[in-house]
Amino acid sequence: MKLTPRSSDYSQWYLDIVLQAKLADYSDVRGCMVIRPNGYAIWEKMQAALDAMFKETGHVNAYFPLFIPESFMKKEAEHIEGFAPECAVVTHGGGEELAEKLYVRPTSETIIWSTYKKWIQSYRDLPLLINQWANVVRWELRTRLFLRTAEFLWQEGHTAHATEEEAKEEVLRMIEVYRRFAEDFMALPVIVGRKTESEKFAGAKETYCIEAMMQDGKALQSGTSHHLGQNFAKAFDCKFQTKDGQLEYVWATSWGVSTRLIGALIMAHSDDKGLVLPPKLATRQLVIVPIIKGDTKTLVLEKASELQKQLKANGIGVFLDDSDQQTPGWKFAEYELQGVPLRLEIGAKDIEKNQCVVARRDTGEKIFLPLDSALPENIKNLLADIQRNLFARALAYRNEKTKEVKTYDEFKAQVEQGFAIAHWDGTAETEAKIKEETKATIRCIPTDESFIQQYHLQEEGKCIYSGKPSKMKVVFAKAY
RNA sequence: CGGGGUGUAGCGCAGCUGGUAGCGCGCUUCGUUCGGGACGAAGAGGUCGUGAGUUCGAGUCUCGCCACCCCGACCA
Repeated sequence: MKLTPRSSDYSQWYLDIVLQAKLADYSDVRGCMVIRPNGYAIWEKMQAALDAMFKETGHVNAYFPLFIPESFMKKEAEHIEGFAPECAVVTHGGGEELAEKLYVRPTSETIIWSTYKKWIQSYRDLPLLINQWANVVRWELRTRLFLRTAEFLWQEGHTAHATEEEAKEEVLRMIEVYRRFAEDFMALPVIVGRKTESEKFAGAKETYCIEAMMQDGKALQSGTSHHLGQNFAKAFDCKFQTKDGQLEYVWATSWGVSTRLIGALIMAHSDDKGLVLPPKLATRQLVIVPIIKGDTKTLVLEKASELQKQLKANGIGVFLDDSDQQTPGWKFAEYELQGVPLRLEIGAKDIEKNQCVVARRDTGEKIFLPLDSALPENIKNLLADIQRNLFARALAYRNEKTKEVKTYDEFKAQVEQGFAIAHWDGTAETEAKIKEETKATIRCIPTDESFIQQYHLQEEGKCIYSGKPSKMKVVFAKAY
């Protein structure tokens, strides 16, 4: 019943929260999880916020098939090489062996580009800006609830453009959308940057990402945006006619975030009492716990339900737990475990003094608030403050755990506890060696101006490993 | 795929040198409680993962199989 303390076993602590807060459960299928209502509610909030941001930036939703013919998968060489080992493949249908195997999509570039070929003839058909909310399957060897499961939910944007510049703009626009979402909604500071050659998406020309730090100092790749160049257009022979009559291959991007973000949320903010949810992603932002003593039941419950109406009318996600099956103490612990940002206690004593007790999930602080018309505003301010505080806290933690290192010994020590900022000679060999020796990888080559300034990334220096000249520092860390 | 571990009530576990299964939590009913995981009383719930074998007798011993979890390598 008790959570494993975060400090004694971080992994177990994470799993305990997922299971005990009823976010997800193991299923009877290896590597696949059941997302429970508490977890799915978070996903729905994420979807709503992201979907609105996608629409604002001109995208529309569509849906493509779950199954992809094997021949499609094989059309882009790097792509099939990257994904084939982790694909589930359907060999039979309707009791018959299929003439062509069907891959359960690990990602949809191929099925989408085979379709785009039909839809795109002229520059007038461009850009094509489509997003899909879907499930995908990757037969991972080792799975962890939310962070890596054989089947997961995500969104994948697939866009087609007339010029490389336009595609590039789209890639940057969408990674910026992800950054904003992570910071504004998840209260999660992220580093925006570019992946190295060896870390980029199979089939991409360039991959941009947002990298977040978890409370054990490890990195979690939280979103990616790929510049696919003309790779998929060439693989699927997707050309368009330009204004001056030339035939050219279409430029492509794809970008995605997944239910992994829920894992990021848990690992970034939670504590030994359980989940801590940022108010913007909490369906239940405030829980009212009535305190009933002696014959005050009717009085207190009436007041509680009145408060519920008042707060609800002001757009606050309120939930009244008026069940008499559990004691207040039990309810306090339970809603803290579930991450509800605010708890409002109301008893006969409070009603007498025309006040209530409000407890913050992030700090544990208890505040007395008058029961008047200003209550909804006061609650909203508290919610906004929690949202801000979670971000500030996570950012302070990241700053504390991010250090520039000058020697390889310092480097090795630093990646055991956080992010290491270090010079790199730009070669894949060095990257591979470092990974082999320390398990740390280059999380990204930051592109975020403020981050570059903060750590003076653009100074020249010598590679931490090879000692060869380096033009820029990059971010190294162990990653999930 | 390597290493480790676990399968006994819904969950967490105990069950010794073999003798036909128990504890805590949860669940049901009733009552008393309620400002930090309440208390009492009475109940319900188990082909001991699976298949062989040894034995008069197997949760327990032997061998096989299966499943899942954790740690690594691969990956979002």
